[in-house]
Amino acid sequence: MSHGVFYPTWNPSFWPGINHITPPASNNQNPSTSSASSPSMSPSPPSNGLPGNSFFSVNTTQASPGPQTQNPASSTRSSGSSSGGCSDSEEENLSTEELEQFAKELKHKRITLGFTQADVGLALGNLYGKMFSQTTICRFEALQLSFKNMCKLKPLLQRWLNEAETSDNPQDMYKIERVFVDTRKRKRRTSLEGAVRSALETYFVKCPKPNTQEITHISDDLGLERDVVRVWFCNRRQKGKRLAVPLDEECDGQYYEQSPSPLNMAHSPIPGQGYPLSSYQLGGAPPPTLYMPQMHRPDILKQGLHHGLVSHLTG
DNA sequence: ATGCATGAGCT
DNA sequence: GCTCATGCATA
Repeated sequence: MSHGVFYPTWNPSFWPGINHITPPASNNQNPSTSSASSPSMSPSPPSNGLPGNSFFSVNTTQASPGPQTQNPASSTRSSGSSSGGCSDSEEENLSTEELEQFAKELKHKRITLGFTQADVGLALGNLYGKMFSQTTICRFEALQLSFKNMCKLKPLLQRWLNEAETSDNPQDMYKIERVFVDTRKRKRRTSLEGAVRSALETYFVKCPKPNTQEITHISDDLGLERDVVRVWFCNRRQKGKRLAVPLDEECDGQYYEQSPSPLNMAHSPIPGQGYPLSSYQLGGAPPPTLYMPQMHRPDILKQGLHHGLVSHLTG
């Protein structure tokens, strides 16, 4: 009750309708997707040598000053047991250093060339049929995606970068043509108050993976929808996994187990699954990398909320 | 730049 | 119901 919350009508938003065009293989990026009412979607670059899909142009840029090498081990570690989830293009065995290096280069050149993150996302759609949002590009640059995901996107962005640098009319690369209005309804984004977030953090520390019953308990305690709590934990876990990895083995799947006893377990070392990890977090000032759960200290959390919310858990 | 949400694929 | 990739909406 209370903030139940589903907007009967919310702002219709755009939708990258063209993201189902599967095969990146060899197909025109401009079949005729519009079909609806896009008079001129991407009339192909009239002026500029963009072949559009010819061949890979090996980067003639400066994309390899990096030290790399000497990191044979960290490569192929998609996720241990998951085996190849990559069915798309070739997913090189990149090292974390390479990714970090490329991310920097991408950002720098992108800005130099005058593109926004959103532009890049759209350009990828026009060039390869797979569009990405500003969010994804942003996360790529910030190394906030899983290792596997980074490896998957890198080739695409690498190509875009090459095109953007060599093209005389880079602007051709992002002819906006998305005009798909999504008719689906999306739940209004819940905005959790600071105190509630802190409380959730505290719960998370004690039990990163609450079961159904525990979720119910928490949601009940905080006065939130069950689903909101469930999703919050999912996101929280995912967030904790971005970057930072155990460093040694691929012990994915054993981070947090179903807590045998209800909310009363000591938290596990915290996950990590995405990255081979390398030189970050060794020094003292982890660059943009390392995406660790910001709140890692219960003591701080408790300061954040003086409610009795967690009292029955802590005590 | 990031928080909350969605959906596909698994288990 | 979870993980994972991804994105809308917003701070």
